[in-house]
Amino acid sequence: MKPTVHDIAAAAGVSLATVDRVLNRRSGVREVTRERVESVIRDLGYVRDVAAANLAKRRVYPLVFIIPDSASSFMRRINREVREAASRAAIERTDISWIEVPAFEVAPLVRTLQRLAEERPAGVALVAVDAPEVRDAVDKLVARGIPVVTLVSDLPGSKRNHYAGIDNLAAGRTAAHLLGRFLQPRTLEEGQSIAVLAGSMLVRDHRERLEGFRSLLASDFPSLEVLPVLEGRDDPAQVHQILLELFQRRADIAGLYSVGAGNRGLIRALKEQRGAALRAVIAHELTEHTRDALLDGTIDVILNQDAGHEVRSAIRVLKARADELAVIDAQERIRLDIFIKENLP
Amino acid sequence: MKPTVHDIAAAAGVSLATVDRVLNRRSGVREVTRERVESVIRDLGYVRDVAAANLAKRRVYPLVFIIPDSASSFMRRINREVREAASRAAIERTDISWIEVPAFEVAPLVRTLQRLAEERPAGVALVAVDAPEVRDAVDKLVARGIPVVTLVSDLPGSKRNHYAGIDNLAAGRTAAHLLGRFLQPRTLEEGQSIAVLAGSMLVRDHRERLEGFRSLLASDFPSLEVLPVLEGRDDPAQVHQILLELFQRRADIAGLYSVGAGNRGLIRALKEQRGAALRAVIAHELTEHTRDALLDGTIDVILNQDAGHEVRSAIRVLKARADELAVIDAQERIRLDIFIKENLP
DNA sequence: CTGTTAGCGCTTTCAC
DNA sequence: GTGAAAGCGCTAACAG
Repeated sequence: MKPTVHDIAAAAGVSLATVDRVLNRRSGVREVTRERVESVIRDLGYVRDVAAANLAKRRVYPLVFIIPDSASSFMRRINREVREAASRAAIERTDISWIEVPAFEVAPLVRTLQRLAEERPAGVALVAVDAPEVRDAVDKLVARGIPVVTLVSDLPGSKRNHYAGIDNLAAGRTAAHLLGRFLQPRTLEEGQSIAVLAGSMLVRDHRERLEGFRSLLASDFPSLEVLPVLEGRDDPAQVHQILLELFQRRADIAGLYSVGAGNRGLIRALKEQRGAALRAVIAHELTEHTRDALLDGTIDVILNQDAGHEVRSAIRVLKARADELAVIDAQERIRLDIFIKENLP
Repeated sequence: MKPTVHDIAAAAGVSLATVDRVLNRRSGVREVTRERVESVIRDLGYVRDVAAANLAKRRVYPLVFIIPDSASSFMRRINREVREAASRAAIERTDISWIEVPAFEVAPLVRTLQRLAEERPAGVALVAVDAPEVRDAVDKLVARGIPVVTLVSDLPGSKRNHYAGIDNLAAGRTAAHLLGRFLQPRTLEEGQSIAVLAGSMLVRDHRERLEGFRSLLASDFPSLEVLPVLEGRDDPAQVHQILLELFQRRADIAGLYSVGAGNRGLIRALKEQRGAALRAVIAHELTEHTRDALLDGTIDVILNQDAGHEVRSAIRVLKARADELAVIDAQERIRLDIFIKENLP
C-alpha cells in the first residue's frame, strides 16, 4: 500500500501538520525535526497524492492567455482552442481566461502584463512580441513567482519558463530542403528562381523561418536563386496583389515559400495566374483553405504547428509549475508537422 | 461556486447517499426520486469532481499492455514507453502492467486475452495480430465490459473501443507521393524502377502500407515501375543480404521504400553498395539508426509514429472509459510524422 | 515550534 | 428505499 502522510507522521513521531509543513517547505519546523521527517519520507518512498492535495486546498488555478486579435485563420484557431480548453477546465481545477490585445503592438501587451503582475494569476501564456519592453514585463512576472509560457512566438533572452511553439529556423530549413529536392533535377538545365513571401520582417518567427530557409538553400542548393522577400502583411488582399504582379514580372519562378499568413490571397493568386515554371509551393499552417489547396494541388506542402497541442501544452506546463510537478518533456515538445495531400489528419 | 453533491441533496430534499446512487446509476431508488434528483442535477449544471470521486473510491485502475517480444527498435521503444508510463502511473491512480507475447503468433496472444477476461483488469491494450481467433477473444473482453484498445496494429471488424496507431494506407500513399515527387522530373528521360521491402506480407500494417503505396504510384506516377516486394522478415541480416543481391541484379533502381523494420540492415547495405541511380529512400520509424541515416543522407525520409504518444493515448482512452469520461479526439489521433534531416525532434 | 481538528467532494458501509 | 456517519489523502486554521 502506498504510504500516506499518516504513515510518515507515525514513523517520524510527529503530527500531520508537521509532515505537511515539511512536505510543502513551509517554515516553523526545527532543523532536526525537518531532517527526521525528510529521511522518513525518503525511506518510505512517499509520493504525494496531488489530487487529494488539490481537493483539500480547494485551490483553482487562474491561468490567463494573452492572444493577438489577429484575423488570421491560425490565430482564430488558437483562440478557439483556448476557449475549448476553458470549457473543459472546470473539471481540472483550472480557471482559464483570455485577453485579446492588438496584434504586433508592444504597448497594449506590456500594459496587460503589468496589470497581471498585480492580479497575480497562477500562470500566464502569451504570444510574445519581440521587444525589450515586453521582455522586461515578462521578467517582472516571473520574478514575482508567476510562471510564464510563450506561445507560438518566443521571447529569447527573457526569463519565461517555457516556450510552446515550433523551431522556426528548422521550419525554414525544412521548406528549403523540400523545395530543393522537388526542383533539383532540373537545376542543371536552366535558371530557376524562388520567391519568398512573408507577413512582416518585424516578426520574429517570420524572420527566423526566412533565415533558416536562405541558409539551407545557399549551402545545399546554391544554384537556386532566391528573390527579394515580398511583404504581404499577412493580409489576403495584399498578398494576392503582390503575387499577381510578381507572376507578370517573372516567368522563371520555380518555387514559392510563404512564411506568413494570408494564405487565402496566395491560393487565389495561384489559381488565377500561376507562372508556368512554378513547380513547388510551400506555405505554413493547416487551415480549411490550405487543406483544400493541398488536396487540389495548388499547394504542395504545408508546414504546421498544432494549435490545440500548443494550447494544451501551455496549460499543462503552467499547471505543473503551480503544483511543483515535473512535465514529460517529450509530450511538451511541439512538432513541426509536414503535411502533404496524403497524410492530412 | 461549482455545485456539489451537497447542493443537489439539499435542493432535491434527499440525502447524499441517494444522490450518489442516482449519479452512479445504482439501484435502490424509487423512479420518482431518481427523476427529481436528475432534474436538479441538470438544473444546477452539476459536473462530478472525478479527482474527489477517485479519492473516495480509493480505486486504482489496473491496465494491462500486451506487447510482442520483437527485437525491433520500434517495439523496444513501445516497451520502454509502457515502463515509463507505469512508473509515472502511481500518481494517477493507475496500475500499469505488461505482458510480453511472441511476436506475430496467434495462440499465445489469444490465451493471454482469455486469461485477462477472467482477471478483469480495468482495461487492456494490445498490439493486435490480425486473425479471427484474436478478434473473438477481443470481442469477448469488450462484451464483459473491459475496454480494449489496439496499439500500433489494428483489428478491423472487432469491437475494440479504440485504435491508437497511424493510418497505414495513408502512410503508403505518403511514401509514394514523396518518392514520386523526388524522382519525377527525370521520369520522362529514362526508365526508373522502385524497390519495395517489407517484413512479411502476413502482417496487416505492412500489407496496408504497400497497398497505399502501389495504388498512389499507379495513379499519379504510372511511369515508375514497382519491382516485386522483397521480404526481409524485419531482420537486419536478411534485409542486408537481400538488398545487396538486388543492387547487383538491377542498376536502374531509382527509389526504395521499406515498409517494415530491420532498418539497420537497410542502412548497412546502402552504405556498402548503393545503386548509382538510387536517388530517394524512404523508411519507417525514427530510431537512433534511422536518425543517423537521415542526417548523413543515407535515407531521405522517415515516416514515423510517435510511440510515446501512442502509449500515453492508449492509457488516457482506457482511463477515460473506466471513469466514463469523454476524450479529446484531436489529442488521441496519432499523426503520421514525416521526418527529413531538417525537422528532426 | 508543534499538535488538534475540521473539512475538500465524493463514496461506502450499515442502520432504519 | 433512504439516510447518517465515517473516511479517502491532504491542507489549513487555530491552539498551545
